Amino acid sequence: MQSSNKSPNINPRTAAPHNPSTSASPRYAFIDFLDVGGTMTISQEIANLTEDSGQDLPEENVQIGSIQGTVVGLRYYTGKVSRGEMVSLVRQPQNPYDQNAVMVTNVYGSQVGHIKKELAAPMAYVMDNNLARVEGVVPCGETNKFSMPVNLTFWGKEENREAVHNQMRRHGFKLGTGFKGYTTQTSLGRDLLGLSSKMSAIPLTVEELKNAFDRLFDDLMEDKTREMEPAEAVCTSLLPHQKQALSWMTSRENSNDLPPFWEEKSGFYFNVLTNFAVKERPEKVLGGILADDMGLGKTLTTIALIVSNFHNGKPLPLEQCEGSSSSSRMKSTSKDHEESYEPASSSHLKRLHADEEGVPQKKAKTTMKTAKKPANTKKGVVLLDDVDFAAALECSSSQVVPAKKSAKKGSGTGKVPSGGGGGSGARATLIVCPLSVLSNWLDQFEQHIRADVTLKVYLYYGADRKRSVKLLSEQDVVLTTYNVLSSDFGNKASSPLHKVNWLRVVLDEGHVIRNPNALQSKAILELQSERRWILSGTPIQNSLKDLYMLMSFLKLKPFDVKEWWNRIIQRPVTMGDRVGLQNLQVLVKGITLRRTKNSKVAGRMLVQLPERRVFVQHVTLSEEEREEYEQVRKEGRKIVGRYFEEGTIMTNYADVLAILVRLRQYCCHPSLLGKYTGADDPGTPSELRERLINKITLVLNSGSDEECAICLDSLRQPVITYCAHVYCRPCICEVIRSEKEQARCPLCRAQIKTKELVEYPGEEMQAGAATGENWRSSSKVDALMSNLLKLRNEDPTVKSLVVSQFTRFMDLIEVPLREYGFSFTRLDGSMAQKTRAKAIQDFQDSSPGHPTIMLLSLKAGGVGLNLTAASHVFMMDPAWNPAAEDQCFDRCHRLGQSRDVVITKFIVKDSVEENMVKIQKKKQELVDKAFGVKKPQDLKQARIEEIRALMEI
DNA sequence: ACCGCCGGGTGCC
DNA sequence: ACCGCCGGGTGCC
Repeated sequence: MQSSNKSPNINPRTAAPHNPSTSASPRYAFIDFLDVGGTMTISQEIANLTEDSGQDLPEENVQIGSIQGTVVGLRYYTGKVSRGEMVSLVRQPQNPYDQNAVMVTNVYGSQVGHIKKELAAPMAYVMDNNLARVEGVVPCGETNKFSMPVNLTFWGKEENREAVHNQMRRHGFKLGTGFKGYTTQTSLGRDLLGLSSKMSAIPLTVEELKNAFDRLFDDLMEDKTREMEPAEAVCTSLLPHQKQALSWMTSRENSNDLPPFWEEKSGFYFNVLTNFAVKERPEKVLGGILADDMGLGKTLTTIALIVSNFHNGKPLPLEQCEGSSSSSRMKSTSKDHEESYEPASSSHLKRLHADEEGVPQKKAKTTMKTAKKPANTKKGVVLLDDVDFAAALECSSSQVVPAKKSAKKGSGTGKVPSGGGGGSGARATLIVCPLSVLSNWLDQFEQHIRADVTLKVYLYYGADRKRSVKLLSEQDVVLTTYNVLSSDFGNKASSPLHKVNWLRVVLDEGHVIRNPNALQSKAILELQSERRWILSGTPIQNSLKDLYMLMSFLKLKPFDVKEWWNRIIQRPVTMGDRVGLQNLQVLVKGITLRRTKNSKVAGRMLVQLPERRVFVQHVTLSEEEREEYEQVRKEGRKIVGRYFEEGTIMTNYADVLAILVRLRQYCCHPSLLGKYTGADDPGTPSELRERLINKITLVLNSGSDEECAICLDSLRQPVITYCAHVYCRPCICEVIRSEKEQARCPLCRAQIKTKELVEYPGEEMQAGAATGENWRSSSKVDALMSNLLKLRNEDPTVKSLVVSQFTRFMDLIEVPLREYGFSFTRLDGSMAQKTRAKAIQDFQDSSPGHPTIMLLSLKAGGVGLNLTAASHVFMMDPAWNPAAEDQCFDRCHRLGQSRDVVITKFIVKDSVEENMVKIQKKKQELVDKAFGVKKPQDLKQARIEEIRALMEI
């Protein structure tokens, strides 16, 4: 991966400046360990108890002590462990015989026994009060039917060391300093009997770790250079690197290899990391991570995979319209005579709102570019490739099934037998993607699948989506969004997507499931599928933690359970353990393919992108503007200066942001200035409420990409506290719930209550800027217009993106665009999927009469957004985060771009914008040099320094 | 469990 | 013998 903007959250202890004024830890243990009700299965209990209980913070990774204990009751349980194997200790407060019970399970979650009750008593206290986590390794496996020793190691915060030791001592147990060999993981299973000292001998330095981490996803293409031609149904010719990806993906899907870290040894299957041995072959992991850089054609490759590898490298059996190589048509699912329902302009892709009877509905084409060729209405249907189809059917290529008969199977594709691929008759591929790329997928299917082939693609989206499991199972492809999936999953009324046995599930932009607590992540994990793929340009965004969910999705045992991931990979790596890192590298390498734009195939560049040049155009404010700007700046400085003096900059953070936003807005256009509400007395409750709504709106629209200080993730369901700090609603509610009446704001320690949280009312609250008669221009708008006019003069076919963080600025720009007769379109976050897709399509169409300018809001659309029709970008206002700008440029500077890309950034001279550029540079240097700091208080501290620089205080 | 523990049977050497 | 000793029954939490 590119070593830029990644800031892995590794060992901040060594890097983080500590700020005493904000040292209150905003991290809370959310799981009430005693509150496990009713009858739970073992796996549920494990899941609950290992769920994000904060154990992955380095501070909590101190070894507190070790002791040998006894596992008893072996004869009552089926779970087996062997010599050197890791076990999990799980509290069982509901146990009717002993509420202190601690059960012992093996890596696969099967119960092995219990900890002897005398030891369980103090352990239960330690575990329940979260004083330490306890991990076990069985030193010699079972030697008799009744009990065996277990080496227990306590891990936790340094500050809890005393408490843990005391508690154990009170019960007559003295914690020692460790065991030979089993305190950390064994080195690839070869270090079973001590001798482990050399592993921990020289921990990796932060620098080494960072480098290793950055390179984790680099060069994952050795031995992955075999090429494979796609099935005939794909009409686009694949680039060499795409054929390689297709070959690799196909082999991953058809692989009979053991998953990473499993070995076969004298009739047993043996996991070299956990020392787990089983008789049964561990389940295959069919799939992996395609982590190519954006623009290398992950979508096309995936489409090729879908039609090319049904089973064992045989293509998906598809129907072909006779003698209609170029015309498009749609075939009904079961009844040929109903083809007369077809609208003449429909495409060959059967999709959208096909109902249970297979009658396509008239409005089937909502988001699609309609195929302009006349529909072919011939009835005859033959198979694209009878031989391959027969092979898929019978697993014996000698027998050719008559075409007519096979065509009948259209409605009963579920019956297609496994064909030796180990399949269960599953046919359909489910693609889950962010809304922003939904239409891109549809376009790409349209574009890359031969027009005379019937690929059944169903868009499972919209209020009238069909929930028939049968219908969904019979598709070739079902396309849906993370939102639809999780809302189906959340509404208890049985999600049809979770009832289908998928052949393949593909997660586009798969890194979005990185938060394991999010509903959408849970929904994803519940999907049934034979093969699983993650497509992602940025498989790791912030830290190793992100990878855990990916392993969990791929069902890569035992890493799909948090405790094992933490013990075997995450903790060793974050602590600088070389073996841990090596294991991580092996793991990633085995399941990932990643190429970047700079990767080389046989010494040649993978893709040759046109040049990309960035110009900064300095804008001078007019005298009048300058005067007004200085006015606003002076006021702002006065206020912010006062906060600094009073030391209240933290509590007034939202106000400061508001002032900055005002300045930035002013640089763009005087009319953008919103009403400013100061930090005076709260006044009446409704006044306070209004003020808070104002503040949260400003914070969220400030473009500063605020994060929730609790989950460190982007804000979801943002709410603002009375002390004016913004969090995710679920996060802050959890804090309040766990702290009860004493709940305090994690950032400023003010008292908080659930009913005092104020919601973000949404975008549409702001007053519209003056776009009517009293419209006036600004220096920046003038600069833009003169650029656009000049461009149009030189080459009227050139298309441009005009990017801003302020949608109201975009409103203002619309006025002169119209005045000068520019044809333009617009894309911002508030647009519905339909209009959004239309805007993109309109803009990408280069035939005359289509827009040449797109007004684009900086963060609209995801990474997948493809705007290659544009070759010029006008960045109207600088962003806090240079990576956000880069990502925006990449929307047109990507595969498919044929012209050199010119980027113009407008920066107002002697203004907050110039200071922002300086900060951008500094940030970039920081990111390049070492770890970015991710602790919330440090983030805030950094922001305060930024404010100082921005306001020149 | 080739243990520990319990409780009934038993009782000089 | 209100003991000791023996040997069978028994056994996670």
